[in-house]
Amino acid sequence: MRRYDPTEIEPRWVSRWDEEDLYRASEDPADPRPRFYALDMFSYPSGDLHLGHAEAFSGGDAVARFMAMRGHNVLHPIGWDAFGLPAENAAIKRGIHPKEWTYANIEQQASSFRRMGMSFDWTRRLATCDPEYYRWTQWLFVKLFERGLAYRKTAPANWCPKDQTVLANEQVIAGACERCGTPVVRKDLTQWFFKITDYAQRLLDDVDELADWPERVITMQRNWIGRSEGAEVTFQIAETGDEVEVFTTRPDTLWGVTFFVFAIEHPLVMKLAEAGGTAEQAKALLDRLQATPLTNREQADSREGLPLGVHAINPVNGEQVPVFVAPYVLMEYGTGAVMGVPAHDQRDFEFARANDLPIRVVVQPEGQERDPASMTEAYDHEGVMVGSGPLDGVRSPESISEVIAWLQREGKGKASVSFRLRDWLISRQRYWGAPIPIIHCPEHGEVAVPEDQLPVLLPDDVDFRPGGESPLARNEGFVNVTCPTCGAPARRDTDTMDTFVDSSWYYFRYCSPNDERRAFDPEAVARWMPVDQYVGGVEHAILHLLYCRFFTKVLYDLGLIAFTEPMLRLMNQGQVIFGGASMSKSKGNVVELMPFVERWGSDTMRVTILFAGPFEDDIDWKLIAPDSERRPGANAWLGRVHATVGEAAGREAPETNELRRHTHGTIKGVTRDLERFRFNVAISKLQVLTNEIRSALDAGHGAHEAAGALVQMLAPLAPFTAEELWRVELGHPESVHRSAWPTYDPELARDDRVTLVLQVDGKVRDRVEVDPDVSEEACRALALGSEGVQRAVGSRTIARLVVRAPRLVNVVTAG
RNA sequence: GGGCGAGUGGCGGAAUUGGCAGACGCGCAGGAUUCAGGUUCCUGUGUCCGAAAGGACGUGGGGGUUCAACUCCCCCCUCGCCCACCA
Repeated sequence: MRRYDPTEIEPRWVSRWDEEDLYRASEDPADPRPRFYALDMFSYPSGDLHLGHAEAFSGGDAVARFMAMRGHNVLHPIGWDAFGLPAENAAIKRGIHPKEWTYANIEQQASSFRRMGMSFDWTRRLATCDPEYYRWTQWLFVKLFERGLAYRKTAPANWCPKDQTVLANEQVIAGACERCGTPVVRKDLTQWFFKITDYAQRLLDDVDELADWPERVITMQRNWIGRSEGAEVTFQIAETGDEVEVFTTRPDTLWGVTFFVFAIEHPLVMKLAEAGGTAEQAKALLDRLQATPLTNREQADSREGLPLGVHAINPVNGEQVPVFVAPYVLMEYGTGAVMGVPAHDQRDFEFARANDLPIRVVVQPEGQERDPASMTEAYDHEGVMVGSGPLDGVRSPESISEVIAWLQREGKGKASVSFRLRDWLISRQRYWGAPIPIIHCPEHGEVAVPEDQLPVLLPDDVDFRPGGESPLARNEGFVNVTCPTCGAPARRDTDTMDTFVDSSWYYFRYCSPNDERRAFDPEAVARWMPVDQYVGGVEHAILHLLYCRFFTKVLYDLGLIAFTEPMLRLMNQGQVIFGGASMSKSKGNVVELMPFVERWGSDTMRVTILFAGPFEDDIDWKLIAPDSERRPGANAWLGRVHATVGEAAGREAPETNELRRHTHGTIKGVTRDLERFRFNVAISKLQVLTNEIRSALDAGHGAHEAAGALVQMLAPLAPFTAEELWRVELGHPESVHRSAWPTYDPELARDDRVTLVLQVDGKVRDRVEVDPDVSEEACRALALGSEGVQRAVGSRTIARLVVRAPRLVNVVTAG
């Protein structure tokens, strides 16, 4: 029996598992096993794996292995989300091609994953920057385009005038370009969008099907979609006759309207300013505000506004109120215009105070009276209608439907629903992404690249440094093409797609990763999907998962799949932080993964991380492993398991009933724990079992069954150590990872003695060992006969006895 | 400002969902092994009183329900995350 030496054991099994092709998912239709799709969020190849990967993938791998041992045909694939800005920026910084940098990182991560012993089916490996992959990303774009779900429109973007490039919001630091410090301006650009808003209601409704998703993710998705019910009300501009709609959730407050406001981007603003004789001031305001970067809008004087000199007619009472343009109204939400009800909306209240506008209370809290002169904030709760003509005296919630009915009868409005969700801007003026497969023809406009001409290859010989437009626009050979419809000279679209597009469908591709004829084989997808278990970071709780759900519904509408939700169960691992802060290179607190693995072993890393706390919680590495030189506790435990199992293997003596009971109880508990991702608790139970086996051996007993079960239960959590013990020490010819998960005998798993707790007035005064089937009567007798109970009761009289056989008796005294 | 979640020893965390609070591990202390450090093994380890037996207190704070509360209800404090001018 050798000393536990993971650096010798682990690499040996990496190559052995390769030879035995242990983790290949079976495509054999005759395979009787139920299938299980265990998906881990794929990796972004920016450098080698770090501790965050270790946590996510240790959990995902444990589930995949556990389900395989429980008799499932498991699909556990891996790939890389390989397009995007970090690769481009790193490449620019190092002067190498993004492709080179990306594939080098992929190779490094792949090799680290193998060293970690992840149970991936490597035959399905993919990267989104492979032409064989993005060909189908482009195909999907064309499908959306054909259905009218991909369209172009002009939208404002952050623009750096010096670098001549569009910046993501994260690249704008305090209103300036993060690279050169130049103040950023707003610039309107024609961009591609996916019409995800068409699916807003379905995305919201189907959230109810996601029973096994974390509650907080469901909440975030709901809030992000942001459905509001209310009414659309038509106002007329007195001076010009223009009809303008507003959206409001409070049509009951229509009688409280004292002004009207347009967003600065609203198309009517300049026309109305001219009509009102304020064109000059309006233009000055618009120019100034539009030069302000989007992220600075919040910092602008939020209650600034300009009266346009025209008036809006309130449809319910014919009153004319002044019309303003103000930055606090957003063009992107509702209709880009709002009615101002200062008494009952806080933002309107502040605007009215800042601009000396009247405040009119039309909802009074019951039994109170708000006076506009003395109000310090808007009253936005329920109440009784006042000053509202026919609605006076009605409670405000009930009055809403009455107002809507009235508006509808009069043709001045209707019930309406508004969503917070916006269409998805997917075009990027960047090099390292999937080219948008569209050709712009002077005659035929936007023409999709025909399917047999996909992929539109990303050319290698491009000056990919940013500068004004998409780098692809500088490549004449790429840009100049002929129109697929008429053959006339035309120009390729030079934008690339947001990487979130690439990652919205990769789990479909895993089902038939080498299909050269289609994005995925519908039969393979029908067999494997939906995904049974998805594991990944909570930072993707909104965008990525929403996009995945959107794509799935589009594919359903295309008739390609028969389900509408892609992921049945979702689990978010916590972050690994250091000293209370997230790890980052700039803080210099990054802990590398592979040096730890090389020194202590992958199994030690896995157990350390999984044992540190609940899977969903953050782990502070500084608290878990404060001294990198000291032997980690997980390593010491695995060493004890190694020694203990080795000793048990050579012991012929019979096992005690006590140990057998303990073994079966542990199987029961650990099985439940692994089903619920409670790895930390599972490991603690295995540690207790290890200690029990140790004691049994020390007492001269055998421990064959216990040792075997321990090794099997260890397999999902510490796959190398378990394999070494199973095959080498316990002498099994087949891998532990192909063995059947141990089952427990319910009779044995039940304790044959339980502790009856004896309390007096709720305080523990004695304990007795009893049979689990002990009668209530016997418990009562034991309690009354107990010396500890008698001492505690003393001279007081006993009022009652609460008996919960076989757990507890509470003796309640009088007084 | 809105929404969600969490506060348990020196530390990470358990607690069959209302029934022995602190499992398991880290750390620390003492002992054994070792030339020594590390490793390994044994013992102890919530706080306070006590030599011990035993007792009192104890799950952020305050109140409540209950025979019994970390767990359920109300108020407050602190921290974390998400969304933040969404009409």
